[in-house]
Amino acid sequence: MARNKDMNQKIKDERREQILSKALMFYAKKGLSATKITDIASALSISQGLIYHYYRSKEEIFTELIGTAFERMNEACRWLESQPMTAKEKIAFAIQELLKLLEKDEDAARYHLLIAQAAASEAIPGEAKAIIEKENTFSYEVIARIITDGQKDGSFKNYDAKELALVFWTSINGLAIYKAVHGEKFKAPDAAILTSMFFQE
Amino acid sequence: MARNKDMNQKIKDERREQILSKALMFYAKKGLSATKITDIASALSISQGLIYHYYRSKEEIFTELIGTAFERMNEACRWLESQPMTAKEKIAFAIQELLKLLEKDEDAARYHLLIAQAAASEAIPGEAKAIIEKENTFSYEVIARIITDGQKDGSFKNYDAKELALVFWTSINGLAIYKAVHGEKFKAPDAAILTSMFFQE
DNA sequence: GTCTATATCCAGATAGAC
DNA sequence: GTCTATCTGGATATAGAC
Repeated sequence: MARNKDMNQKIKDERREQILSKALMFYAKKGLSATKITDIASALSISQGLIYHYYRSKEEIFTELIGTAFERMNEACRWLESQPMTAKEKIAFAIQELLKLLEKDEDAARYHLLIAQAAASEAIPGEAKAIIEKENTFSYEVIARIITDGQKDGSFKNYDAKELALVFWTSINGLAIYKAVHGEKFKAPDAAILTSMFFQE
Repeated sequence: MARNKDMNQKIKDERREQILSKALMFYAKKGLSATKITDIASALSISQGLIYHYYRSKEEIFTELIGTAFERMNEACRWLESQPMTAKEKIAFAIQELLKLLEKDEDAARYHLLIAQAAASEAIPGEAKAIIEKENTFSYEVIARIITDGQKDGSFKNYDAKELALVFWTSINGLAIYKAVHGEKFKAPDAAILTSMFFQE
């Protein structure tokens, strides 16, 4: 009995995962409003009606993905900030890891794109907008704080820390979008190019 | 008689302009597939049917905008390359101008966003895709050439010129997207932050 | 849990009157 | 040139069978 229940639960969880994963792919590729429920269903070789067994609407799927995207991103930021590294090491590490992620982790690039897209577009569900409004500043603040630290110890250039944080993230986002376009062919640029915006020579 | 003809032509041209302009706004804001013909029509206080007097479809409007976007961009690139400046001056000038444009010229930022969007999305008309495929490399090549020149005279850092050009444009695109989100509140970062990726100290 | 209808709705596009 | 119908298609979402 319990056996069956567990099995069913597992199947259910797996389906949700599959749906989320495929939806992420399509949203990143075509945007929310251009992806049809059918796209997701047929890519999974399941009936279109079945999607509605798991989610109320494609907006709900989108919102869940946005939530996950920020969870991961903010968790990574918290982790980074708490590491026993110098400011310079933190930023160097972050850029290196982000570039590596963009190059090798398809989903990571997609999540980035999703956030960029969602933030840029007004055609997204209100709930998702709310998440973005609430969460989107955190990663900027973390980077700005690290930069400020680095300026205190003289290892960073003395431009406005907020502007530097802005350029930090918009550069990464720009690359994420480029990657989304060119897919496999994308090769991340040398991390040193980006770090040279921040570090004192 | 000729008078009337001219008048009519003028009205027609003006309408086309209005439609293009509003369409650009909505496409930048919500993307192609999420903007409805009704959005454009009602923003112009004209009937929805009238749009079809001027354009076959919203895809056609989109494609025309993409064409214009590249025309302007490539024209600017050609102009830049032909100027009697050093490589360093050219890049410094380009970054300065682009940032100024992003900050002050709403339409310029929108055109940027449109290209980024169109390039990133598979949900765009085939004709527009073709334009992008054909035109999108030009601006990258121009910047790469200028950078190569600058490396020869020792004023530029010696990273791979193609990678530098990539970072050049993706950084600008990232900022354009950020601007699209935050609208009026956006203040462009100090141009020197970006130039420091390219110039030898 | 999954599928096959089916209902509903909305946006794209057309036709014809003014 | 512009508007008001209207047609049409496609996509969302639901209902009911297996």
